[in-house]
Amino acid sequence: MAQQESTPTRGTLLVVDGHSLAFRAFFALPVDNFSTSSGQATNAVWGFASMLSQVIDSEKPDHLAVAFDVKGGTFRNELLPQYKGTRDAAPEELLTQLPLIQEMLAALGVTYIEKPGYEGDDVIGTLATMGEQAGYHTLVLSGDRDAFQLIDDNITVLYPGHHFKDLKHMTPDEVVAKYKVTPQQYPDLAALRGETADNIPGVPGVGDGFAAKWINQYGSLDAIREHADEIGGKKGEALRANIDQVMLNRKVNALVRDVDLGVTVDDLTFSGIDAGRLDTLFTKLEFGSRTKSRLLKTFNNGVAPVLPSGAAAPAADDSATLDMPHAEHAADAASLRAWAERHMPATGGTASDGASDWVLYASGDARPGRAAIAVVVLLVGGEAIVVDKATLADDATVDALRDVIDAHADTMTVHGYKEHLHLLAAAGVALPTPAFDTKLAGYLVKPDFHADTLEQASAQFLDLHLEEREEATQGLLDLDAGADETADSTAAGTDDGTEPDQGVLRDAAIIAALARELKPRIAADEQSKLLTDIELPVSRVLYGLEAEGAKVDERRLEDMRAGFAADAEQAQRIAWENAGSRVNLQSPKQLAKVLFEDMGLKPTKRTKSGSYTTNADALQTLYVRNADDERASGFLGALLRHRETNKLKQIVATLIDAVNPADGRIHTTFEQTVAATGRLSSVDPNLQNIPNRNAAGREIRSAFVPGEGYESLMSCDYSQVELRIMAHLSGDEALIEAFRSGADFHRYVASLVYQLPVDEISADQRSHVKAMSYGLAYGLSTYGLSQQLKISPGEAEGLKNKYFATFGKVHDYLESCVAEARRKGYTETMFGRRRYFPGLKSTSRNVRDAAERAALNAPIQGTAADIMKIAMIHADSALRDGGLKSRIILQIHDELVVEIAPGEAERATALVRDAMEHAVALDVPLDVSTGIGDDWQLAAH
DNA sequence: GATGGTACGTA
DNA sequence: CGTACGTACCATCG
Repeated sequence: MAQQESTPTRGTLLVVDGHSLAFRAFFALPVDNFSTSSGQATNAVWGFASMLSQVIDSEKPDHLAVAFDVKGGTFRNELLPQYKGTRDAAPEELLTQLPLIQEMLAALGVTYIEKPGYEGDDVIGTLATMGEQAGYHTLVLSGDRDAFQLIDDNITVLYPGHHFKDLKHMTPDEVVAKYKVTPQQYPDLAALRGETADNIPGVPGVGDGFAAKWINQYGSLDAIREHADEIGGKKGEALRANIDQVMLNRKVNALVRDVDLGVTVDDLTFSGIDAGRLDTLFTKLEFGSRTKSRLLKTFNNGVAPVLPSGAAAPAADDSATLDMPHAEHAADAASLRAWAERHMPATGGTASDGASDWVLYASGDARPGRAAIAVVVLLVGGEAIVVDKATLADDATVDALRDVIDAHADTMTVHGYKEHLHLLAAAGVALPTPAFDTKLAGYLVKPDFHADTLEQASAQFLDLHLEEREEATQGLLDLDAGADETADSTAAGTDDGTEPDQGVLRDAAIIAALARELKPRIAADEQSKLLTDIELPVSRVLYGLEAEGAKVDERRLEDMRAGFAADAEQAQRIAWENAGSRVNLQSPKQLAKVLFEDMGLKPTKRTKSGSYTTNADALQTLYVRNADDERASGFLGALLRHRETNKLKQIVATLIDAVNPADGRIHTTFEQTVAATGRLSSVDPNLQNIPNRNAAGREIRSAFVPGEGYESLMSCDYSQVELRIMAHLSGDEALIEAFRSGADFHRYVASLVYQLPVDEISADQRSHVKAMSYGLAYGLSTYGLSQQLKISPGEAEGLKNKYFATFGKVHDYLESCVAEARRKGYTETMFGRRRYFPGLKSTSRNVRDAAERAALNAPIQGTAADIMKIAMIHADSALRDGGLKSRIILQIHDELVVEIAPGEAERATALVRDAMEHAVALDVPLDVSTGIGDDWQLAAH
């Protein structure tokens, strides 16, 4: 066992505690809502399937077994008659679902095991032990804490948290952190503490804390018993009184790890789906086709299913079309270096086929601030090497990995440079800029397509192959259903034991295939520069922003939350008094009933699904319209106040929730491949929508402060970038001159539109023109303009005509955007970023109009996004090259927030301002305004 | 638990 | 009946 401790080489075995999972699912999901028309409860079956497929998707095990308890007692009942007494009360509705779950597993080709005289736990203990001895990494999915005793370097327990969905990976470190004892000592602790769920009494008054204290003091349960007399106080007394019970507990909770199961771990592949059987079951359970297709997908992605021999049909697995690489495991630094040496590209070879290009694929948790790497795969020319987590813990291996990566960065492909920077950094490797990134390239080629997973990306770009394969798979499954009842029993035997984890290899192979597909398309679309000069470098800058995070004053946030909560509560109280009932103010449906039925108010607009809207606009209108009605206006006023304060409370609460306790900073993730126009987006949390429009909301910005070692925050933003871009792209002399003059832009434009001297422009005229200017780039209709400015459509029409009479080329330009998009099928930014508009050819007016508006906006918004990205790259390197500690921490589309180190304010301002102003040379100047302050709000200008 | 609809925060 | 996003909540599905 010793030599296997750090280098499991056979992949991953998932062992599931069937009863525990069914139990959890049953109580997590409301049984009333999950049952068939005939009254059969299905919540546990559905939850079980959902959970299992989720775990398989995320953990990608290649071997799988589910253990169940069997009716009738075990040796434990003889020792402890009341054992698991409370569990006999398991509801009938759950018990009837267990056979259904087993039927489902059988249909899915998953082995389940029950052994008379033993509990599922013993089967699990045995399987985990077998897995370990066979060199697998074993995952035990169980909600039963008895399983914790199995944990070691090669056995991890996936333990459901309070939310059924999130699983905690219980490793030895986790157990020690939580219980202060080792996994081996855990049964001692459990024996002392007892287990109410299993009806096992422990020592009264002794919980985890005292039990751990004793164990650490004396070493073991036996030692505690020997020294029981020395333990004073009530607890010591209780211990002596119950010591027999405790020793009995210990006997009972020890898992048997050598049950004869009559299988070997290598038998436990899962692949033989019986689609017909699954169909029958799902029809009976009244499950939808979506659930079925999800399961089919999950369970098809395991190891290659064994096909009927002599089948001429294509294999049902990716490997057939994907060219699964030959792979080995890196046992240590030396083997990694030797492998890299062996797979050096032949010298002098031009390798235009990409055969000597490397793929680097790391998986793990890439969330900023908490990144953890699980496994690294290097792939070149069909040969792969896998470096697992345990091996990565060795410094020498990391050094070797760093050297290998550095040596091949110039031909390397990754899928998500930014994510890989986080992952590799967690292992201590600084990833140089790779030559290609399939995630970024896919985004440039199809910016509308949102690929959440590699699976979806491959489906998008390798679609032909996948479609073919799916059809083939479907056909085979249908055939199998009628022909072969024993598919699962024949599934074993494909695994010769030398293949490492198929999941990550498959992922790496997909990336190689994606690179082959995307490289020519990027080149053909002339987007190589966009990729290498903008997207890849900006990934690196964004990695920095994410890793640093933004410091917040938690105390201040807490105070704000309390304040907003109090306001919201008061508003709710008043609203309820006026309504005469405790309506849920957050339910549009309930609100509509109160407003339009109970109070009989006349509705304003409808939502797109036909119900009456209760949005702020409508409430405002109703408020004004019903000012005389004390009850209605009282309710509406309170409701509006509640909407506002409750929203702010929610925003603050999310921020508090997002603070990383390790550094008191919020690490957002900037999504670089989501917004179709080329903009970034921010998630988890979204720091690009922190309130700014009214005073109460803006206060939240004052909680963003400089961190330790920094003295202030700087905010730099572009003034009217999109309008300036419009001026440049349209070449409209009047608009260009308006920007060059340096005057108050909107006032200046208004004076041209209304043909009045600048100082005679009224506030109304200025704001109307301003709205018109901004509306342009959005394809605003005259109707929309009239709504926004609360003027008549006729007046709006007049304004628009005057505007275009003054800025004729702007009009022409916007029209030409749409015309060109219609002709070419896509629009382009100044830097060649494309966006496709199939909707322009739609026969539906609505769809076509929407596409036209988007097509006219895309080059403008997209160019602005490009410019900001360039500015970020320049600003970041200017700060670094200048040796400054100050750094960019946030981007909000046209604004950068910079954390300023002591004494660097002036230099940082100059560098960032310069980078932004000169990111690109346009026919109009790019105007940047900056401000510095003790917090984000004070940095505003 | 997952999803779609509604509402609302930002540029 | 203005573009681009993300999040929270409710109601609904399964």
